[in-house]
Amino acid sequence: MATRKPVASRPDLAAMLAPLARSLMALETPVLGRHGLTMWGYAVLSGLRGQEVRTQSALAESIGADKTRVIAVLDDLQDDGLINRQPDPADRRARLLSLTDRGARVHAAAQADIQRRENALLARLGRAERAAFLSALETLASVPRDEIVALAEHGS
Amino acid sequence: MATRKPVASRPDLAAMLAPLARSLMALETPVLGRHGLTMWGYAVLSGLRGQEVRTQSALAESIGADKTRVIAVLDDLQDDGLINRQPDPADRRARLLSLTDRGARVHAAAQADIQRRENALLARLGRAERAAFLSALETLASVPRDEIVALAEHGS
DNA sequence: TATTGTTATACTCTATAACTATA
DNA sequence: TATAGTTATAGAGTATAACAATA
Repeated sequence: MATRKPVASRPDLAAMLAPLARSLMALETPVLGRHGLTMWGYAVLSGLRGQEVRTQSALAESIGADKTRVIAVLDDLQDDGLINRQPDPADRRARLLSLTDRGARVHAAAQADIQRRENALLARLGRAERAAFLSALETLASVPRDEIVALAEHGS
Repeated sequence: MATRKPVASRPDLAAMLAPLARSLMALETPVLGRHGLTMWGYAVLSGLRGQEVRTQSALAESIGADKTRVIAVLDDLQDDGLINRQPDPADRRARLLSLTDRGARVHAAAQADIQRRENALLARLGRAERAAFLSALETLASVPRDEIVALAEHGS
């Protein structure tokens, strides 16, 4: 009881991450709009890049969306000719999802545009600091949501 | 045209930050609940820590909230005896806001609880990497939202 | 009976506009 | 007339539940 712990040696992680993420989304929404994409549309294209996905539910989960919410997004992307979406012959309940050539091109152009602007922000960091930040962020972003949420348990 | 740029040398910043921030909020909501706080209630206490704030609008802006949304939050915090909220004698339109002793104690306890769990997540990083990550994040989080959003302009 | 996709509904969060009281 | 705070309303985003088709 004699000593008092220093309060707030650092700001809360969430208090820094959440506004930063919100600002980045506000930045990216109009940029994606110029490529004819919404935020979720772009997320779907990213989730489909390089790999065919067998069900819409799996895609939804992989991008952190609700399965009911991707439906309208997939409708739009299909109307725009950016994705293929066909019933799986082996299980006609499922829909095989993949990028069209045009979808791959649109995604690549949008991503280049996005990352160019993100790089302008990252330029505020020193070269080594930037590399360390990105490496650490990739590590943390790869931690499954469930494991993070589980840290809320009392005893942890 | 002979060479092709490598695609996606790194994941998008926003694509990593947004889910991570969402997971952290999912972690922290029940933790704060045990201290009798909501997320916005905690944000308000954090915004008031160490300093009196002269108007509710200023407080709202400083924590990235709408001025209409903090009202109910302030009502609850006042009912719970965590904040003082009195008309400014010099300008009775304004409300002087500050933490009560109890509010300061509740905030400190909640923050210690939050950061202990955040530290469990950060333990996935090496010691030097963790320090670099936090330092870089503080730098990026201090960039005003307007400057980030302005990166959307065509020519940037 | 279980699963995929879909639709419809309800709920939460957030933003907008209109009102009061002070200045 | 302008500003701080408040209230009420509308809108967007999200989650929940029920349904049809297929297995």
